[in-house]
Amino acid sequence: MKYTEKDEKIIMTEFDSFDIEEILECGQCFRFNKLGNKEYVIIAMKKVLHITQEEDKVIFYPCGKNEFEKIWINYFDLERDYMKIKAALSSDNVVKNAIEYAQGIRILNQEPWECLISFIISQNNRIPMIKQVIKNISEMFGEKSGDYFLFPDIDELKKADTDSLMSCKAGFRAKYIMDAADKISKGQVDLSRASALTAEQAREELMSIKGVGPKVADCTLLFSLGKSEVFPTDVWVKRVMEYFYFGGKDTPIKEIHKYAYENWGNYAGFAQQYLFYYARSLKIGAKK
DNA sequence: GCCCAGGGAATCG
DNA sequence: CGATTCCATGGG
Repeated sequence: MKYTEKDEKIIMTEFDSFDIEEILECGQCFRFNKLGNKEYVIIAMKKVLHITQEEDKVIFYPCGKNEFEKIWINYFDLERDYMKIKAALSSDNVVKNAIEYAQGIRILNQEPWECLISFIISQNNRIPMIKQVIKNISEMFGEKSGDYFLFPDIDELKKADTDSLMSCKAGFRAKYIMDAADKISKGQVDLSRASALTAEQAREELMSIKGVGPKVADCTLLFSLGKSEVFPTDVWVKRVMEYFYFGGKDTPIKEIHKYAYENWGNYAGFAQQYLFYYARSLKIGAKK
């Protein structure tokens, strides 16, 4: 991968495994808008960033070299060797097909606080609604930046009460969001240290927050705390796993986790992303 | 164990 | 078209 700065733009070339559409549409993040074909604006890390992908280059703007190196290289996981991961996972024929279907997926390294709240909101919810609720919360509690509102930090969201969160359409998750803000501001859950813990320890700590079960915890671990061995298992992943690996039989999530970890180890989280995108696009295992 | 919570999208009849 | 289902978690 190479990049150069020109007129407040970063132009990335000679890259592999990067498709902005697949990265953003695979269910790992929610604060982005599609502006055109392979043209997006994303609101993250206290910034508003435009991304346009062409044949053999990706343009990030407004963005200088300093900001790119400080924030976005890590955010887009650009230093990781995805060719190596894909080669390793391709010994499994099912995952191999899933990879061929979406070779440009990357797992973002998101901001843990925003990621946690986003996945609390995601429970029992659909992507368009999740995006709407997060947008409402940002507009009510976050800081304005250009045409957009940034996601509120902990102190800003601490001001939220049940009524205001209900008016953001958070529904029954409002009390969960308040418990997360409360426990984190008191230091009972420490997101800044969570990536240093084992996945198991960090999961347990996250699950001490009301409304954070295994699924929400695993999404936070994988998408913001660098725990690539976890295997977030929503209905789609459960169905695609049962379809391909368990003879279509209803299988406990524990057993699916065990299978994923034994077969894919520290790459289980990557396998999950390829399988999720594959399952949703082809509606594999979907209820008729 | 079972139902409900708030809500709109998706799917059904 | 209206009716039903979906979704992840905790509480009653």
